[in-house]
Amino acid sequence: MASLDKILVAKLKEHSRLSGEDVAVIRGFSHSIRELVPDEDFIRQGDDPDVSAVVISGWVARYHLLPNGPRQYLSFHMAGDWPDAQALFLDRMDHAVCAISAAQVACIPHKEIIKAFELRPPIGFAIWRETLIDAAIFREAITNNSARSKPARMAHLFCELFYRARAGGLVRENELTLPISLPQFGETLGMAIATINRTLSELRASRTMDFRTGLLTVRDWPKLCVIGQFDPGYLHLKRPPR
Amino acid sequence: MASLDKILVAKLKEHSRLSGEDVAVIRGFSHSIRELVPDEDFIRQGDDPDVSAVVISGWVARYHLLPNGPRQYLSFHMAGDWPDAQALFLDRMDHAVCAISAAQVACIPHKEIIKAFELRPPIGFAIWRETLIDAAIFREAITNNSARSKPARMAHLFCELFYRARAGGLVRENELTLPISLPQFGETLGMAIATINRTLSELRASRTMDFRTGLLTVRDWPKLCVIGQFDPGYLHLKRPPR
DNA sequence: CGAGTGATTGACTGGTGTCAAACCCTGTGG
DNA sequence: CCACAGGGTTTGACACCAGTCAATCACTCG
Repeated sequence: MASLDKILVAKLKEHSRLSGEDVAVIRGFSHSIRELVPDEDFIRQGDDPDVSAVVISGWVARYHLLPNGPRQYLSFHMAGDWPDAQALFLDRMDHAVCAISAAQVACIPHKEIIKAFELRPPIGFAIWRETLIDAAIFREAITNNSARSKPARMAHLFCELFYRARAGGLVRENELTLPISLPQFGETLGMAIATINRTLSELRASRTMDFRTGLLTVRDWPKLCVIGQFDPGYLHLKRPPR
Repeated sequence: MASLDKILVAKLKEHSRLSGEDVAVIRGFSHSIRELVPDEDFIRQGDDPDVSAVVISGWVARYHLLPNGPRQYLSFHMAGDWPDAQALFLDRMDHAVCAISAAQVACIPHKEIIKAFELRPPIGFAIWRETLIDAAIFREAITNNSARSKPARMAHLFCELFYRARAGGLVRENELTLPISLPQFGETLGMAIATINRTLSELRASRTMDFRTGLLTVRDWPKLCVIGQFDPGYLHLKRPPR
């Protein structure tokens, strides 16, 4: 079973430098593990949590709940991600976080994290940077859903998830377990399910990727990036994967 | 002429508590004022700035430059906003910032700000919170451009800008100077110019607002909020305006 | 074995993008 | 002082993309 400290330190080091002392403080974070079943919310819109969750395994998603009932998915998160870091300094959650597969999250008390910031500012800067990369991903999603063609939109999402997962070591043989359903893609990309499916067939026909039953297979990475207009700069990772 | 310290402290206090010492440090920030003409870029995609800009007067916007030429506007910023705060911890700008009207920005050296964080963590927390509210605004933009009808989309943008401007004291008699052209609205909301114009007529016909030559007039705020499904919670302001 | 969800495909229609033209306004240069 | 250029705004015509609706099939889970 993966442990919090390894996953978290590895993730922060993808973009930030941490000294031995910093790492020691992070490793000392007390936490409890929470097991989640698919579709289980662990933070709801309006909550004011006093613990912060780091994903240990599985996938989680953030979403807005719309007045009429449906959702708008905002981002997807894998092991090492910190999907509710912004709750450290914002009182009420403006969106919800749910598991989209079976997942484990580690819950760390806010107080402990804040204390670490005051003790060792670089830890704060690293986590701040994490939230800033989050924001960059949101910006890219605005552009993706507003300015790109439907196939580019979908390809870009696949590129981003694949790239991030590869950086986190979750990709084997160009395959990535991605438990997202077509209706969920629809509520992510702002497209009707029928269009999602037709666009997906189109992408399959381009022989750049395949996606079936929660498994993403990338067959021609450079070409897929071209279709999706994907440039990973906005992810601000120090060392690109591979 | 408005001065940096007043504007900045007032803005941060909209969402954060600052002690007298914190305020004193912020007032001590050295800075230079830069005058901008409409459409002038002051940060470009790919830059690695070593100063951070706070808007003193006028409006600025952040945008992505798309490969084919057009832009995707991401957010608009008014006096007191800190449109490039994320550059404090991210090396390369993943988007550009430009003036959309004549504007003044105050440039503060990064080093000085970082030093302030180490000296007085609450200052860091306040600015961190500022960047987190930014992120919340981006999330809302994803939902806006992906899940809402065209009229709701446009109404929501008007609501957000009006609400934020009112909190910043920029609204007089329900009027707000908003120097955004229809093509720019198109590149913000992901709609063609023709549709922008038709949707705008529709909103005008609802008698909730008017928009002409850069002047937004709100006539029926509650109804406009209903049309735009606007709930200001995501702006995380301590004291709502009015 | 039925219920529920997801995946897939087809038919239809309305919304929205594209194209085009006209008008207004501003600033510029002759 | 006027003519012109350029950008923004407004409106119309038209075609097609994509959303809605519907039906079928596959699969999982009680």
